[in-house]
Formats: sequence, structure tokens, C-alpha cells
Amino acid sequence: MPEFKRYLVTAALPYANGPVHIGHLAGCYLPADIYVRYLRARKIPVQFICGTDEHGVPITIKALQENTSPQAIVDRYHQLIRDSFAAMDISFDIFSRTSKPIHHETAAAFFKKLYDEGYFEEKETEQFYDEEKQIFLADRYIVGTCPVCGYEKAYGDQCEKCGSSLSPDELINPRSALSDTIPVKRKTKHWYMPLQRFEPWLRQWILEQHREWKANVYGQCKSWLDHGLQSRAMTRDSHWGVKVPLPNAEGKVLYVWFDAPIGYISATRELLPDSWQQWWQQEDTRLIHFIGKDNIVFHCIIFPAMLKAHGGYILPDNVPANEFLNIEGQKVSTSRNWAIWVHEYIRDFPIEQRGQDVLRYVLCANMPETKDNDFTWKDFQDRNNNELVAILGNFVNRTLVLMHKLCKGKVPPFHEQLKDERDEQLYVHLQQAKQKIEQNLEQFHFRDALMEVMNVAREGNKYLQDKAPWLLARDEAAQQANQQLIDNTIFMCLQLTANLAIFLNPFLPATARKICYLLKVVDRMLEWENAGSLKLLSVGYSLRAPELLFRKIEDAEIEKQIQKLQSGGQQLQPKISVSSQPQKEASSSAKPTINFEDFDKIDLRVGTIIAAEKVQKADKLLQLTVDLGNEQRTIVSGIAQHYAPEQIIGQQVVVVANLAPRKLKGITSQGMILMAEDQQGKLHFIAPSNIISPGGKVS
RNA sequence: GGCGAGGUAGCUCAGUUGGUAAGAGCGCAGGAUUCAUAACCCUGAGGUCAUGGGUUCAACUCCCAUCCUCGCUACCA
Repeated sequence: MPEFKRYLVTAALPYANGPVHIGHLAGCYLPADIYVRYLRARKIPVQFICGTDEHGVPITIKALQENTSPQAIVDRYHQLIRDSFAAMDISFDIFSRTSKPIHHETAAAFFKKLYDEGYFEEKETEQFYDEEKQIFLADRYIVGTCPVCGYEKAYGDQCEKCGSSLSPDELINPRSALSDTIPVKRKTKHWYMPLQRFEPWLRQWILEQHREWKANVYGQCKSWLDHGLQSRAMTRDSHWGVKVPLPNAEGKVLYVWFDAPIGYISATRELLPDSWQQWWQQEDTRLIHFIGKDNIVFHCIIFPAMLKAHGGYILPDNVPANEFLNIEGQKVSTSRNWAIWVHEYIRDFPIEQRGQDVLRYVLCANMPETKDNDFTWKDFQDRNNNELVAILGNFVNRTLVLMHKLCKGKVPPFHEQLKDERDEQLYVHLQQAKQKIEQNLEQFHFRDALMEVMNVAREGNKYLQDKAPWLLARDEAAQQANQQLIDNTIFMCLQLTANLAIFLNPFLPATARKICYLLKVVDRMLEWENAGSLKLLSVGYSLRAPELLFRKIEDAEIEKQIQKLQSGGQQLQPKISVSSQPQKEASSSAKPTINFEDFDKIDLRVGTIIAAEKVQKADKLLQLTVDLGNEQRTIVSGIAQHYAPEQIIGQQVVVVANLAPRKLKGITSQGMILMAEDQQGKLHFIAPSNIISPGGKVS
């Protein structure tokens, strides 16, 4: 292991087509920030790099939907995201954007170098082309009916309704998202990176040399490597993005996943024009990527392969990816608006009351480090009221109150001759806590680290309880007699409070500063080397009047949040609240008008299911035998996750009888069953309201 | 279906390379106390460590099978 002299910490570049939610924070920005603040407190040179990822097709789609330009979209979200992070005290050294010229230049040069050294394969493929707009359509530009759930605005790579990943060929009634015309296939050329060439090296580098990576990360990488890597297109047909720096590459841009991680490099160049090489090209720099688990393949496989191919760059030493944070038992869904948006949270729990620290605390205490975790508002309330208020805030408050009552508002002296075992025990605990916090942070165990910080406050409460200085000062005579004992107790509690500020600083920076304010010390006290000391506050120094660090959160506030979440979650057509203008409701005319002849081409028949069984090795498919009166058809239908085979025998259905046969999992499907989808995405049969003889015509 | 990660007290989660009677926080019950935001402090109840086999002197920890959850992937006309 090389000795590291400096740290380069990156947090995944958020995509500038929507605001950030608390799952993003818990997934990578909060752990990254805690880690960076800890490093800074230890005076270890560190740069914390982030910015918005502003290219890619979804942004252009969104621009089309809102009838504006991609630039307007990314400008809006860049600002919103940046402000959200600022409110949460995420302390980036730079928060840049991939639309900046320096990034285009860096990414293009990177691509050119790989091209010049022959790392790319050129391939021609057939892609959908919009003749009206004269442009190739990336998968995302093709919109059509999802073959799985019937959602009419599925994209060519994925249906956002049911989550199925698709290819454009699978869409029913594919249309161009640009012009709504029917696209045609046309040949196009792209540059592919043969990742399989890096496979032996990646196996060695990850599987042999980085066994210390988190189990979820290591396992995911191994899975990818064992599956075998393939060439991957690193360019796209688009006008929005980094232009491919080659002749005859009009209308080609870098694949967003090629250019985005390079954004880390260009942001560093922007921040440190004269010394960025030191951070990216010297082996004694430790590069750490904080990401969510959806980004593992890009940060552990593709980007390292790119860096390796380019040469001259260091590789990530660790990629501590977190899992996902669910909300109230359900997965976050931006399209269903099942999410807690940071900019909305901060409106209800403003930074004046250090609402950001409450959220930081709860998210860290419940951080999805090893598996998906659940965020509930009840838990948020409990942790605030029972931990921040009752344990931490209470300890600091009672310490300051006692100090004012029993020590005249000044830091009392410590009378060494009266030091007892209990004092020593507290001191030992403080030293151990420091060590444990350090160890946990260095191993990316943030929740354990935070727990240890809270244990310091817990220990303080116990100590105070054992010493019970209020008993020693029952009356004036008693207080006079016991003043030295009282002094010692308060002295210890005050020094412990100062230590708490140091420990809390990486996790709850605003609270740490607030404690400094109450103790009338400068922020420099927060430097980590001061932790464990009992000389942080000078004897005789007068401190400020106590102020509560945290307030209780009432049931009504929690109710309000839950209602807000659920009302948002039930909206069929979700609206993200940054936009003041409501999106246009378009679902009533999602498909172009057709005439009767078009409709008449479809032969719809009533049928009765007379047999059903699960298709082998397919999760979603049922093989049905449908009686159409004069014949029986075998139809394969993607409904296995909605109906058990035995429960649908005898079910009447509507069948598209003249659909061209198609082989699925080796079975020829002779038709298609019509299904209706409800708000939860569950499929229901379309059937006549009375029993009709099989074969009956539908029109 | 393939692969990966998980299934540990009511809840949220820890458990390093197998070895004293299985842990924490919250919640719950009882007690003590009043400096403190009815906060704090003490004590206690609670788990066949998903299930069934196996290896071992010894397994939550290793191996095999099964079930459940999440993710990636295939299937969706």
C-alpha cells in the first residue's frame, strides 16, 4: 500500500433533470461530506469534487416535454441542486457542471487520446431515424407503448411506469419523441470501447487487489466480470453533449456515461488550474468515489478501464457505494413523486433551526450501508426527540444550566486533589470514543461512528447523574462545603461538551458551530487533534447563557409530512414542484389519430382461457390456451406476476387474433391478450360484461 | 431463469479470520431522581440468529439444498 499524502473525494454527479431527494443524500453526498469534513479536521489535504451531469437524452426529452431548451432545463436544476446541497451543508470544494467549456475540452481530449491509440472499434448499426427532424433517435427519443404494462409513453430503453428495460424494437407503435412521426431505420456509425480487452486487468485489479471493497460493491463487480464484458458504444447520435472530436462526426456526441466521470477531472482542473495533475496523476493521492449502488458498474468497471486506457491517471482506491433508501416502506419513485425532496424539506425544517442537521443525523443513523434501509417520518421524529433532543441537546443544556447556577457562569477550575475514579473513567471513555470514531470513519462505517459520538453524550448524562452536583448544592452551606467537588464535575462536563463539538463536526457541522458559539470558542477548536483534551476551555472564562440545540418535533408536523408524501404519491400525473407551470396533460391523446381503416385492420375476438401454465425460465410469462370458438390458440402473455395460472381458467378475454405469430422462449405465441392497468400498475383482464361465446367479434 | 446482496429481539440495525451463557439504539415494563425540552439515570422482559441437512470437539459465523426481500440481467407483442 502506498502512503497517501492527499485525498481526492468525488460524489456522483447528480443528473440535472430533477431535484435531489433524501435518498441521494443518504446514498452518497452525506457520507462523502462526513468523510471529507473528518479529513479536513485532521488537516489532511483533500479536494471534494462534484457538479451536475448535464448531458444525455433524458434532458433533451424533458426540454421537449416542457417546450423549452435543454440549456434552460439544466440551468434551472443546476441551481436548485446546488442550493439544496448548500442548505444541507454539503461542503464541496467545487460544484461544477459538465456543460462548461473546460469539461467539453477535457472530455473531447480524453476521447481523442483513446481514439489515437486505437482503443475504439467503429461499428455501423441500424438505428431509428426521424425523417422529419432529420436526426437519429437515441433509444430514449423513441416513445411508444410499453409491451409489458401498456404504458403509452415508455422510452425506447426503459418504461418508467413498470421499470422494464426495453429496446426500441420492442415498443408497440414506436414514434419519434421529437416529431411524433413514425421513425425509420437507418445506418449509423459509432465508436465502441472493447471492454473485454480490460477484463484480465480488471479481474486482477478488483478481485485480487481490492478485496477490501464493500461486499455489495465487490460482489457486483465480480458478477459483471464473470458475465463477461462486451464492447460498449461510447458515442450517441445527438446534438446535446460533448461533440465527438473527429472529422465526419457531425451529429455525434460522447455517450453521457463516457463524459460524466471525466467531469470529476474537469472540475478539478477548473478548481486547481495549476496543480490539478498532482491530484489526478500522482500515486500518493488517494481517490475515493462515493456513489449509489446504481453507479457501481460505471465507477468500478467502465471508468477505471477508461483511465487505464488513457494512462497517466490514478485509479480509485475505494468506491464505497451505498444501497438505496426507501421511504415509508416503498421504493423512491420520482415519476410517482414518492420522494422527499431536499428543497422542500428545508422549507419545512429551515436552516435557521438547523433543520439540515436533524436530517443529516437521521440519514446517517439509518444510512443504507449494507442493505436497503427504510426512512419513516415516525423514525425521523423519534430520533430527533429521543436522541438529538433527549440525549445530546439535553446534556449540553443541563451542563450549561448547572454551570450558570453553580459556578457563576464561568468555567470552574479542576481541583486535582479531589479527582476520583469516576472522573478518570470518563476520561478513559473519551479517549476510547475518539479511537472508535476514527476507526469507524476510516472504514466508512458512518452509522457506527455516529453512534459512538452519541455514546459520548450518553456517558456525559450518566456521569452527571452519578455526580449529582445539584445534591451537593442542596443549600448554601452545602454548596460552600462542596464547591470544589461541584467545580470538578462541571469542569468535566464542559470539557466533554467541547469534545462533543469536535466529534459532531463532521456529522452535524452547524450544531458543532453552535456549541462553539455557546462556549465562546473559535471554530479552530474543532480541529481533530484537540479531541480527547480536557483543556479546551480556559478556567475562569465566562460562557453564554444556555440555548436549546434542538427542539422537539410535534406529532402534527409529522402528520403533515406523511400526508404530503401520500398525496403526492397518489397523483397519477406527478408534478415536480420546481416548475410553477403545470405540465400539460397529454395522456388523452398519446397516440396519433387513426382512421377507421386502421382500426379495422385489427381482428379482436372474445376468447376463454381453458389452460394456463408458467413458462419455464421466465418470470413474467404465462403460456395460455385460449378457446376462440372454432379454434384453440396458444398465446404467451406477460402476466405471470399478476395472475396465478390456476386462477384464470375460464376467464374471458379479448384477443388480438390477427397479430403476427411470434416466438417467445421457444413457444410460438398466436395473438395477444388485452389488459388494462390500474394506478398501482396491476394488470386486469378486459372482458365482456356478460359471458359471450368464444370467437365473438369485438368492434 | 442466471448472477449479486440481504434475511439476527416488537422496530431499525451491529456481529472482524468458527470457541466464555448472542449485542446496541429505540419501543415496552418496573424503579430512582428533579440540574435539564415530563428530558436524564438504574433494572428487567424479549431472539429455535429464515428453514432443512452436513463438516467440526465447537457454527449466527464454513459447505449443500429450500423459502422470502432487494438489485442487475433475460423473458413481456
